[in-house]
Amino acid sequence: MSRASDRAYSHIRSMILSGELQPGSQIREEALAELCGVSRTPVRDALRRLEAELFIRRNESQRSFVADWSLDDLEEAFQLRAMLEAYAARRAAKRISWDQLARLRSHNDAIRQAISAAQPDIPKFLDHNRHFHAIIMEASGSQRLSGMLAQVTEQPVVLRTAQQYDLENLRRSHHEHEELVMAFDSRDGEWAAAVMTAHIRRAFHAYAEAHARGTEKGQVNEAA
Amino acid sequence: MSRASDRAYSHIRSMILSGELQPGSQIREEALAELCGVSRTPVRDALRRLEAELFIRRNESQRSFVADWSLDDLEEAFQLRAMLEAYAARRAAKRISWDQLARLRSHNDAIRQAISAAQPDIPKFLDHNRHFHAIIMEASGSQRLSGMLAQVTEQPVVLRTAQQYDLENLRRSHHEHEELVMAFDSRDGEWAAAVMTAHIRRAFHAYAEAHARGTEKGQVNEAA
DNA sequence: CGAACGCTATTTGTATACAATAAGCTGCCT
DNA sequence: AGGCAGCTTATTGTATACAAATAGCGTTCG
Repeated sequence: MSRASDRAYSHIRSMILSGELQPGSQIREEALAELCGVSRTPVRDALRRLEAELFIRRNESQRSFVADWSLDDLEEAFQLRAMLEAYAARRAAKRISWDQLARLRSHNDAIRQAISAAQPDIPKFLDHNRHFHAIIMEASGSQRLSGMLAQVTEQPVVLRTAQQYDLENLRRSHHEHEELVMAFDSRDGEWAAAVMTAHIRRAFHAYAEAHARGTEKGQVNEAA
Repeated sequence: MSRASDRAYSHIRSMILSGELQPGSQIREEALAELCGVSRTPVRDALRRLEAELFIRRNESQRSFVADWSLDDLEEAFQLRAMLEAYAARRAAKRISWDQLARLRSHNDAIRQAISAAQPDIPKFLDHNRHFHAIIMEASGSQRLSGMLAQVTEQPVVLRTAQQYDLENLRRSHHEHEELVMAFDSRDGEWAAAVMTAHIRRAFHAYAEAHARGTEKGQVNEAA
């Protein structure tokens, strides 16, 4: 992570996520190199990665632009994610170890604590949520799946307006996680897959609704 | 395609597929640069792409190796492919245009001709088969899906022993394509998805069987 | 007035030199 | 003999200079 190309990658990525680089705008390698304090070489490297992850698209003459996704695009990403993650859950149910199951329980317990407080601790929730899903990926035992999921999972963050979490949805997440653990515990792949599908699709609708609330007042898509 | 990095990409890729670069072996940027007649810069570019496509993996200290997939790995690739391509078929059924439908019919007709001759024309079959599936991807209207599918579709080629095609399986492919066209024609996404799943899974078993026949005589995985 | 041509400036692609890092070896010490 | 230290070499990472491509613009010609 200390390599210049890694620093460039993180820097550019965070500039995209924060809106500092606006969706649709052209990005030039040299400008980024200056911003990141490195030469063009590692910047090009970082751009290639970000392009593979669909944060950046290039036109026919190789010029780079920040991707801008419509809500429809993001629904499609969620749908793919639901499918892939359900598949991962189905595989995981057959392969998960007692240790992994214990870790799932522990992270979901931390989630419960994070949302039980008077003021829910969102960063803590997100962190343990990420670990929870990572363990399922790990238990599914497929690198390929992990790679693909990474592509569709982080994408929705690009519409920043939806970073609003209501307690109701956080609680539902926690309960769905509990049901996932039960499904894994009984080694029921179909059950796990079904709960996971519902989990992701509910998350999409929560996201879309929050996004609609965010946009109706016109406070949308402007640089941070 | 005339850029040096593209030439390097194609060259390295074909060396991997032909077995000239053996699975598991380390590959050095400079050596490849000489082989391709370009400098290291475009080679590194090509390696990054091939790494994203899982033809190459890198160890913790950034050294590159030709990936070697087990039959289990490839079954998993086929399974992912079945899932993604079924999803594409389901979407395509709702969106496909009359023109695209006509092109599907025409390609499948060419496939029929290719396998009706006394000696089946395998390259012709493969070419029209590729177009047939490409049209379905196009009709599904999802770039993301296309990208992911590309990753899992070309992977099985790495085990070269299975490049044997028996007439029986070619005929089945043709008939399954016919049924797909019918499902699209009646805009029945579930039908299309089911036929596609069966289509890909049958292809996997044909592949695995051919591979078993290829390996039982010990003629396996040696450079071409 | 519009279209097409060619120039210029901008941007990306490639080569090469050098820096940093990791691997492998040699020889010493225990 | 075994293992560790330090050196040596192999390999990848980064910077920079230059080459190629292309987009934008102004001019000219129909």
